[in-house]
Amino acid sequence: MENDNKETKEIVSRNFIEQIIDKDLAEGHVKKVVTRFPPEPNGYLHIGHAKSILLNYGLAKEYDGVFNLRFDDTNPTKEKTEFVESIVKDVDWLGADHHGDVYFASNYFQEMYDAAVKLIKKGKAYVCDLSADQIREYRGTLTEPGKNSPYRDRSVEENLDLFERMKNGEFPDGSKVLRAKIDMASPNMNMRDPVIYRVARMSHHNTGDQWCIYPMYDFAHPIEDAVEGVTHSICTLEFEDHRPLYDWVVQELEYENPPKQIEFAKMYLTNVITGKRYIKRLVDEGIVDGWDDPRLVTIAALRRRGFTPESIKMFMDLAGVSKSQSSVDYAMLEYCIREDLKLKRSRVMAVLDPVKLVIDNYPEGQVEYLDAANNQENEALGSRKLPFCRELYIERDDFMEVPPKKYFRLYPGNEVRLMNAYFVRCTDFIKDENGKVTEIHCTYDPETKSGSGFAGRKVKGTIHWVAAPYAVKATVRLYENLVDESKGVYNEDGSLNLNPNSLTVREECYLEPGLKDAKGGDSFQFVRNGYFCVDEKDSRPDHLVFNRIVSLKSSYKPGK
RNA sequence: UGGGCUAUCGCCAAGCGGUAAGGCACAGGACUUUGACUCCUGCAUUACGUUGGUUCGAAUCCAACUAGCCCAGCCA
Repeated sequence: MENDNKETKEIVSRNFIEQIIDKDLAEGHVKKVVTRFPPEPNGYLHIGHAKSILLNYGLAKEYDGVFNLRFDDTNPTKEKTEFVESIVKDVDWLGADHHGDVYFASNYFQEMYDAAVKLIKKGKAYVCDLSADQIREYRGTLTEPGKNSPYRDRSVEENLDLFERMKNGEFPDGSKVLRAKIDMASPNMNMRDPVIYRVARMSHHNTGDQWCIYPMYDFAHPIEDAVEGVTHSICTLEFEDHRPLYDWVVQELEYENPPKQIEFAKMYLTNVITGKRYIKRLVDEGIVDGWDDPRLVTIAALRRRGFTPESIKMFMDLAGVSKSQSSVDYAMLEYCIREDLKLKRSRVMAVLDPVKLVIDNYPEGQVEYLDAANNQENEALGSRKLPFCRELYIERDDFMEVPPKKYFRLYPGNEVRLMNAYFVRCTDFIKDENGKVTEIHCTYDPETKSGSGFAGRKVKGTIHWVAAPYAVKATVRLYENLVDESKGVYNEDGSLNLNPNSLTVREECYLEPGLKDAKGGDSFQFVRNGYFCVDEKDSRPDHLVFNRIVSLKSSYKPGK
């Protein structure tokens, strides 16, 4: 009974947006939920957008409603077709089904124009000749009220005439604007007669040169939502102050089922750079290798790095939705990708920092093929054959000349298991003049073959290996977060405190022979070293490049 | 010095007047063909920004404070 209550409680727990929607549905003013993701096509999407996409899509799906993808392209100075393409790709990749449709605010320009005319006719909008500077002066400050524009009381007829002539291109850019007539003394700056249309002779990516006047966000957005029948217009916190204006617009325009704006807190992640402005700077200054550099958290970068849409969805579900400004621990994202890949990917052996291991009692020239399960927890992934011979590569840190306490791996005299193969006992090692170990010698025990059921004795350590003559050579890139938050994200001068070790490249790594056929986007668990994904951009047919998606956790602490 | 919003464990986050969910992280332990995974255990013992008040009873209601974020684009 107690368990039942607990489970019920978990299922019933709803975030604040769901609670609002539940109420709207219950009260009957909403019948079918319609949400939307409305990006401006002026750049690449990042993980913050992913939250909005998955939230809006998730809600539509949960309530058996509709999710729209709509470009908020009302300012042609910043928008490009290139960006709409990348955004559609990212939204699709995340699995947010927009039923194949892509909407554009610019397709509603005529309706918006008509809406503006309606406002003018109602005496709720006027053409203003003040310059941008003058408008700013007249607006007042945060603590002082603004004052009315001298053009505020033009007649409806004059406004209608002027606005039409604005549309017809009779006035130069910036010379006139259309303003909503609200309240210049409002404590909310957005209500002080906001500009709703400006003159700008600019070629638009969608409408070309058809228009020389463009609506402002605050006027256009509520119309876009209303036209599409959006019921819940979900945006981020900084638009909270705009809600009264949003409501004013839908009310004055007399829409029958006006959409409702709901705000939630943006997603911030620790130890990475979010924020378009900074990402752009990193790209421009060549600090990162483009907008899809795997150290970035753009959707494209996450995809290239090897994150899955499922892991990002899981992350958003775990992080939750609220109105309190917060920064989610990057470790939570790492948890999600490990959790998602754990049962989906093969566990393979790759030696990232190789040292040669010679099995002195294994016949020279002999090869045998050993069975290895691809993933012991998921039999559906099958198994593979691994060549085994006298000379192998093992991980450099899997051998120590003088082992610390609780070190279970190879050291003189110790016996370990070679994963999927035999027990080997270290007999000798060779160092070069610098004291660096160049070769380790051991003997194997044929009775201990993997899968033979040998139970004669146990070993504490198991290490991974690859057969030297058959190994595939590859490059592996290891990443750390771009920012070390313990030192503060920003320096005193406002510059970013970047982590100089955010990228480590290992040129000579040895992989199991089977991996030579891997293709861009394929990912694997490299035992002990983490999850890796074949880089689509930099891999060549004869040489693969792997990006580390995430490392594995380890409770082994060297030197303790 | 105006307005809006927020404040519950290191990080997210439930809670909506009846006596502090959950996850991540962390720390112990068991298990293990890698020290991963899995599984146990611990992790806000009048404490929910602070201080008062209302109440039999408050994280939840009221008041006053404090701190943080946002707003003065013809950007979105």
